[in-house]
Amino acid sequence: MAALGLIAQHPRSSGYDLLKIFERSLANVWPATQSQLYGELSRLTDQGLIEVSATGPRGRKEYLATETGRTALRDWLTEEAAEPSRHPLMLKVFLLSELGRSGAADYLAGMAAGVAEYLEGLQRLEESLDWSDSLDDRLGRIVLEWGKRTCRMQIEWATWAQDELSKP
Amino acid sequence: MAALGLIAQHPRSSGYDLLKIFERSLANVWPATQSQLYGELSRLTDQGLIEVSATGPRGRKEYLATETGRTALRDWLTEEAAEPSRHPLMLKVFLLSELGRSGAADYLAGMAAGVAEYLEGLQRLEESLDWSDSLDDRLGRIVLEWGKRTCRMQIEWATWAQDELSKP
DNA sequence: TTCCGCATGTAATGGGTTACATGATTAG
DNA sequence: CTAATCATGTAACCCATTACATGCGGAA
Repeated sequence: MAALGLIAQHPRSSGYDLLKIFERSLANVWPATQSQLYGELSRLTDQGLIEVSATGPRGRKEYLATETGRTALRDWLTEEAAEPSRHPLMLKVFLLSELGRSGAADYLAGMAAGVAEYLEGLQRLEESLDWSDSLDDRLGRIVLEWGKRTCRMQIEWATWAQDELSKP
Repeated sequence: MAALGLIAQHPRSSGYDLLKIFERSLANVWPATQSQLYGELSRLTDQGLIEVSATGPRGRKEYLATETGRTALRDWLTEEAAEPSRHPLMLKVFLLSELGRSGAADYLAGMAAGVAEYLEGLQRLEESLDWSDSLDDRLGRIVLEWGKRTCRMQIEWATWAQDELSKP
């Protein structure tokens, strides 16, 4: 669905193009590998959700979403509920007792530092991109803002958590 | 590692016991299925990270973490960086342009409502549990607090995002 | 004695990553 | 001519879910 959605947003992209979009825009939200992507493109084509609209040099294939594909995309967006996702970081926090009180606190401090660094990366990314006010770009900015808010929330929370741990 | 960590926290648990811990305490953070868990327990045993400490009625097997296992757990907690996780919800938001401006705004509104409901569930969960001030329980509360803060952040963000969409 | 909960496992299938493998264009 | 980039694909392996399959023990 991620691939289908990107093709709908960026018609006439090749697998290679899509891969770069994944890396640039979706790396923090939905990482995907080259191998997987090419496999998905074949499958989507077989299912009639996308089609090869043109071929270029070096075996390049450009894709378009079919009407069936767009319908499937809209259905997925509206009908299917988002599955619960896993949170590797919180799993670790949950299991920190093995490190003892001070070890757990250290971990949280390190985490806050890591998140702060990550946040800086997001801010740099935001500045480096120049956004239009197309719907696509607005949504991109909206997702990026979610990332920034998540980071800030996490930093505050980690501070609070260290405090909780140091109590009585 | 989740299974190993839980065994370290709750010695002498069976697969069945662990499964209930996954459902009660980790459902929102690290969902796991019965099939997977039993497989992992065999594998962890083979690797010498856990061991069967006793057997009970109905083929019940109780597990303990070995010293090797605890070391592996501590190493994982401290050394390995947390992998980037996927965010199915944000993927959808990123691809909402297929639904048009109003459709996207509707989606965000629905999402905020869904998250609010989820938050209520967390709050009920928090009240229903009675916490000790052991390190384990503290960490549990800390993770739950993270869940609540995440929900609140997301609700505010969704409101802000709808505003962004309705602009010029 | 019957039902519910405890308790464990396997098989089929699909999703995902890593590594391997290959080759065409183009810019310098 | 040579290196970087464009461009696609396959194979092996692991992780995960769904569904299937089985049976004991205790309480009413």
